[in-house]
Amino acid sequence: MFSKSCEYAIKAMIFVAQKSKDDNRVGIKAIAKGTDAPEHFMAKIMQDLSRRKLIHSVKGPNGGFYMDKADLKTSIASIVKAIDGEVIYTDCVLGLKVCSEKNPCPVHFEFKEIKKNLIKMIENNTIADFNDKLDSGKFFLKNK
Amino acid sequence: MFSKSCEYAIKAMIFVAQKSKDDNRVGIKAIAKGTDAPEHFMAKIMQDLSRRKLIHSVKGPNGGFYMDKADLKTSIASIVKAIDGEVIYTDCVLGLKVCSEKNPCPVHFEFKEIKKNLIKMIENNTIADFNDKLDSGKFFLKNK
DNA sequence: ATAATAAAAGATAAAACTATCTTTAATTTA
DNA sequence: TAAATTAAAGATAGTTTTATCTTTTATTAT
Ligand code: FES
Ligand code: FES
Repeated sequence: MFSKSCEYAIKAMIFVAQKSKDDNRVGIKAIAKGTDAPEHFMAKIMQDLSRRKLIHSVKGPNGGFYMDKADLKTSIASIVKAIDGEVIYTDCVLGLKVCSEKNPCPVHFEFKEIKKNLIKMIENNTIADFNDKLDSGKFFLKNK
Repeated sequence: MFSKSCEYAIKAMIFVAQKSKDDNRVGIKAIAKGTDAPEHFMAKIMQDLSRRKLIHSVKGPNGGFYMDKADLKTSIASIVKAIDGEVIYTDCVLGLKVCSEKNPCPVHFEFKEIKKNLIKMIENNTIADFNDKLDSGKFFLKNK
């Protein structure tokens, strides 16, 4: 569904949001551990998210990644777009050069509805929403 | 959504079904051309489908790939399973080791519905269904 | 200033996926 | 039987994705 990088990115955003209450910052090691991701790979992804302003960071002692109030309003869709691009929005399920109603592949209309629901879901759910959920202790970012 | 191999496989199955009416056979070149896929790569995929009995083949002059009545009842889901495996059925969207209701990731229940509809769709649609559609001339397997 | 910390950046490597080319084996026709 | 045809199989190569390691830069505290 999503690339590995994108999976990690979503988990990292949720994790950092969770941990960065009252101006706390989280280091890359803690993020990697808390999301069961390889540290150096996750570091790359965090750089990406940081460059794209989905998350903030400070270097040096007591530095790390954090999110402000505005960042918490980020939708899953924004993360997916930042990491995987617009494929879900634009690409044909069967790989036709362009996906269109005028030149549809055989499965176009069957997938139209499914894609619509998928997009609606990732656009309507923000990091803050998942944050609240995690607080309940009923949801997990890893399960080794 | 699906791997490139899987996209080609689905297109190939629809293409061969279309062309293999009244005991005709289709060569790998025609399949590659008709689905806008690289010939040698498609040959590998056809070997796979053939080994898994989703399609049949005969070598030699007038040989090629074909489908019988039973083959036409193959669902999209069967093709996806043959090429990409059970990922859509079993894997966690965020990459947790196991996807379960007891240890769900934050997006588990949001995606549950979407995955259910996706699976229902690919299980309920057979090659024969798409075959009929293509006959209408309103659907395409390539659009260069 | 200096030392310690932590992210950013760069370089490299391993694995998976996609693609191509060549050889072999089976089948048909003549 | 010989030649032609076509899928099957094997070997190789390119690309992208995933992952790791090293160096640099910014920041803080002493
Ligand atoms: S043309 Fe294939 S999904 Fe739209
Ligand atoms: S646990 Fe993540 S989708 Fe089920």
